Amino acid sequence: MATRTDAPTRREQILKEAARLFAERGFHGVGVDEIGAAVGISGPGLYRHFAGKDAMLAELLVGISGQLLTGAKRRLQEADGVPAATVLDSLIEGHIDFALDDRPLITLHDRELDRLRDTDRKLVRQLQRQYVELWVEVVRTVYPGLTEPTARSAVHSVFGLLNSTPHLGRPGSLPGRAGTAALLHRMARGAFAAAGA
Amino acid sequence: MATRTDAPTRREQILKEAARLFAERGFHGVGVDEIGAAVGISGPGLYRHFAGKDAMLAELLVGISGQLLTGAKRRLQEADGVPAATVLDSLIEGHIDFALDDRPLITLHDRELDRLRDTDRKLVRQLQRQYVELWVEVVRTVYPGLTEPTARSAVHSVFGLLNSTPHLGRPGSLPGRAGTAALLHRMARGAFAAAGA
DNA sequence: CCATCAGGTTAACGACCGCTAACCTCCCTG
DNA sequence: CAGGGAGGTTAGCGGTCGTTAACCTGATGG
Repeated sequence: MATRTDAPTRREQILKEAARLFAERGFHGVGVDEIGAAVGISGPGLYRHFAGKDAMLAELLVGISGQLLTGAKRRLQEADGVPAATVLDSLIEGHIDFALDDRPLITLHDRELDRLRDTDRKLVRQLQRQYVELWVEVVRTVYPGLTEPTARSAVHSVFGLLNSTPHLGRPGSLPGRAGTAALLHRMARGAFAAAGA
Repeated sequence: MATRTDAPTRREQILKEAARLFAERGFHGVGVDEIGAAVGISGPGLYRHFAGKDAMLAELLVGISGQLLTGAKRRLQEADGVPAATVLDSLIEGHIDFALDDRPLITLHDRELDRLRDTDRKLVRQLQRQYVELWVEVVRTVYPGLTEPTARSAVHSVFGLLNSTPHLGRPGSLPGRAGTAALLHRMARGAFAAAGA
């Protein structure tokens, strides 16, 4: 967990604000002038940092998918010899952290994929598919009774459960971050267990 | 279950195609010409049936929320004296039926709410809130250990799980409709049980 | 000390989009 | 057999949006 201490670059500011706005009002519902205004510059100034509005969305979505996949691979690698159920817990924990800390990105991730150019969309889909398959393998190790299509459906459903964080009331709702994370974790485990029965 | 046998009206055709297109490409990503073309008329002909593009979305979202709430109320009413766990099963079953049979509507339901005019949005939110509160009451009866905020979070999360149907591969993926419904039902029950522990 | 360049600015263009206007054509009914 | 309304059509207006062009400015390094 190499925490950043230096100030965010302008590019990063733009991406962050664009993610928030895209998540709030949809890709087509946000104008470049608004994105510019959100970082204190106005409209066409953005073109000094990005080739266009599409490029911002592409960078966001590729970044998310890559980050999720990289984190999951790292977790699998670190867990060598530990029980598969523990590995699954680690995957769940990682996904929850992401869903709680980057809600706009989680929202974009499954909502604006179709606004991408063909080449970018294929890349994102490939990263997403790898991420899913990695989960499916672990789940099937823990619950050998599951067929592969059933396991895949179960994984997608649990993603739906974990990605519900944007609907869970604004941060500072009652259970607090730790409580929410624990609740989601329990429910995900319970859902998988029920699927495997 | 009063099954319709008569042909759909033009209004209904338009709503159905609009729902599909909105779900696929987002409200702002679809033009009125496309919606018209999808039902064989072109562009401004739609204005013989709807006041505008906004009105189509409003009617769709109000219809969805109302239908979900009405169905849930009916299920609660029919179940008098039966155990709360059975009532919860009935709610889950109803939601799954809707999620499996009207995927585009489920997608719209939590995605395009913010594109509505203030008055319509408030109405839809009120219907949604009633629906959630109804679930929360039943869930807390089955699992009395849950605080109200925790139960509400659990309900939202299970909605996320059930509403994942659009990601579950196109209809005709392997487990078939009945198998998918059964899987989702088991997982929802397992998730609630884990939340209540 | 001047050249360069990163990073802004405003003006404006072209495309698109929602919607209205004006008109046409059946079909039904008195 | 008028005639009127339901349900289409095409043309076009007004506004918005993404993008480009042209220009400006302050820091930086040889």
